[in-house]
Amino acid sequence: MDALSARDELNDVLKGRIDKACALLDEDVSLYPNTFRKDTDLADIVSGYTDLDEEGLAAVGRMFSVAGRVTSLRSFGKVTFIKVLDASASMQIFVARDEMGVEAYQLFKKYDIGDILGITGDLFRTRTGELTLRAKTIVLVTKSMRPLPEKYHGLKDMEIRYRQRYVDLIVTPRTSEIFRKRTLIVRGIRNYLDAKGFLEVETPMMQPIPGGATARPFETHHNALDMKLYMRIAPELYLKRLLVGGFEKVYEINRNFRNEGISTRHNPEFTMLEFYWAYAEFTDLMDLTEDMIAKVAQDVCGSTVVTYQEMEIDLTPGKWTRMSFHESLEKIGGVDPEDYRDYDRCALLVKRSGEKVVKGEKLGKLQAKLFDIFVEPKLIQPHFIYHYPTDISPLSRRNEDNPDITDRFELFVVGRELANAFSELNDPVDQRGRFEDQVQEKAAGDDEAHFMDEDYVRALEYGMPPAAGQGIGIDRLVMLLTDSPSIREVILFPLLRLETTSGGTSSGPAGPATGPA
RNA sequence: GGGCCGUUAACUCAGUUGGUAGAGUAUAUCACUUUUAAUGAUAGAGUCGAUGGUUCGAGUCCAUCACGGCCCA
Repeated sequence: MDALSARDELNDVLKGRIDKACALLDEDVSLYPNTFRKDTDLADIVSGYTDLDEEGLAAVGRMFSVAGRVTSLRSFGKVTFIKVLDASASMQIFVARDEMGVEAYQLFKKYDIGDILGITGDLFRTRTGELTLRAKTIVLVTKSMRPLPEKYHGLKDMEIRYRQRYVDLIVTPRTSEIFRKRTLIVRGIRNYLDAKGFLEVETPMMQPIPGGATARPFETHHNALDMKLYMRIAPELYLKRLLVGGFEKVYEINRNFRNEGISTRHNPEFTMLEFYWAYAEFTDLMDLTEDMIAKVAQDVCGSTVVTYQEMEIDLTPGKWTRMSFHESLEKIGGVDPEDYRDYDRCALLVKRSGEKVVKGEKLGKLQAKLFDIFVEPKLIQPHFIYHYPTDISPLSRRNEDNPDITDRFELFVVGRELANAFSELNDPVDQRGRFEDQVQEKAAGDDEAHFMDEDYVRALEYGMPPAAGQGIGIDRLVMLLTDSPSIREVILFPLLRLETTSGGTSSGPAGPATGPA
């Protein structure tokens, strides 16, 4: 038992648990048996028998075996009420000495809040009318050695909630609800795309050339091949190679990695949906996106109108605004057209707004900075902003009428980018030229600029059908649909610094049990 | 990277002008056969994030650092 608390000072609660555990062992009670089998989920009882009155319950005539964690315990001497939580629901269990015998009841009194119990019993209603399971037998399934946080206020400490998510999941119903919803959202998207004939694929997470986005990558190394590899910042270029290969509708939902700051909107690893659709153009993607997100919202939240941080967001198809990039600068950002068309005036306005202008930066990039300052925060209701400058869209198809802009859009909701999409550039000569521009920018010091990808150009030379493709940030979508203010609320194990203890060692799932002293 | 805020018992939080550390929950013991933040009584539980400094005396004031939160970059 000593090994249990090697990393902690023994507090009196822990000591008490150890004493109890020893007492149970003395009575030949296993602390961690795997012999109990439940036959019913608590939710099945709650939903199946909630309408029956006392007579109806008495007529059920069967026993139920359930298992779960004790979350509260009220003892009255010879009778005890406990609340038990399983993955499906929580319900009250009535434990009485006269129902199970003196010896069994004495043993039961050694069990604690936090223990996992297996209970077999029948149903009845208490005096206050609550549907309750009356225990006939109780077995200890798993002994808990650590006390759970206080039940009334719950776990408030964000650091513990994220570092010890398992505790958060036990005691914070909202947390488990968010992650159930997250699964439903992702499943809803899969079902939607599958039904439209999209094929889900998996492409490399470790790439020799990190492409498809503007971001700083994580670097790693393959020993056997003695080869530098990057964790992917996007799957884009691989998915488009699949269009060359003949797949016409593909998608991937998986992790991307970006070696950048951490904030309420950024985690170094995050989940992205990307999908590519041959013989479609970017406007088709707007239609699909509206329809898909509205359907998912309807299924998961029960409405296409959702509340986010006390704002009502209307995701009903048809209500999504579509506006060009330049129009949004004027109409929403209040920027004088002369100020964004003329390079010097644009640079001046960017500087006056407190942003830096890097030497050699192109007009499109300056316009994007104006957009970030004046427009993006105001896009609360869903907005598709289209026709982005070519300068900042190295993989997008140019507009037929104006080569300075591309057939690209971004989707904004609650002042945040939720999706990025465009008609794909499939001209290998144009693509090579844009890569070369990026390489120059990289050489000039922009470490977020794209790498040259010769194989991708070679693939385009074989011929990629015209297509439109899109990326949707799943974490941000989940934030929107679960009313979560921080991305850490929707990622089970967000990245945190190594936990430090007073002894100078580190512990926690983010690192080794004991770090360098 | 910058600014602001926080870190006190297992959890949630008080702590006044610098003068020996408090509550509720949880835990332990006792009472209690229908409670649901059960109740009543008693008890134990603290490296006040860490390290320095000022002071007769620091949870409190100052400095540095660590971790977290929010905002900005």
